[in-house]
Amino acid sequence: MSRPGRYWLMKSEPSVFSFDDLKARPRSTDHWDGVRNYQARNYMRDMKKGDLVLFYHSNCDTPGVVGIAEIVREAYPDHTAFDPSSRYYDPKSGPDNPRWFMVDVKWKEALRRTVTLREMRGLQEVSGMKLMQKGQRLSVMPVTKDEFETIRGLGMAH
DNA sequence: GCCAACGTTGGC
DNA sequence: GCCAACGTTGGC
Repeated sequence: MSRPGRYWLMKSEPSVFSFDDLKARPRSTDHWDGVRNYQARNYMRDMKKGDLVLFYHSNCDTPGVVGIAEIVREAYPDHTAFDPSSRYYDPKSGPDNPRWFMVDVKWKEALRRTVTLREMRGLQEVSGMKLMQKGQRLSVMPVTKDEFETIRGLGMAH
């Protein structure tokens, strides 16, 4: 049973893992590990192959959306939770009862310019996004098709 | 089940 | 570096 493609926004700190870093990976694909928030996890479990992602740079000089990525593998256990030497280790998650999940994300398209958080706050079409809500800290969140296309359009315009 | 303490996120 | 907002933890 297929469903229409959905749209998401995923945050990453560029000093840790940037959109360019994703592009540089083999097949421009990497697993999105380290999510340790239940709501974000639940969103990741809703992701389907082919869903598109706004790649957002957070905690940096110019926070904003820098590119588009695509979900290429649906949720599977996040093995970093099983590894005591990982910063994402969670002793309550084991291979027999995984608590945390990840997806595989593929670099798809760079925006011609960053669509900044500041700019989005002033735009009625996208100002309702969860991203804009005060105190909202989710690193993975759904966006509507309209929001996705508005932001992509801005980033691709001259 | 309450809630204070703590750690984290992330814009500024 | 600051700090507001939030989620989680754990004592009781």
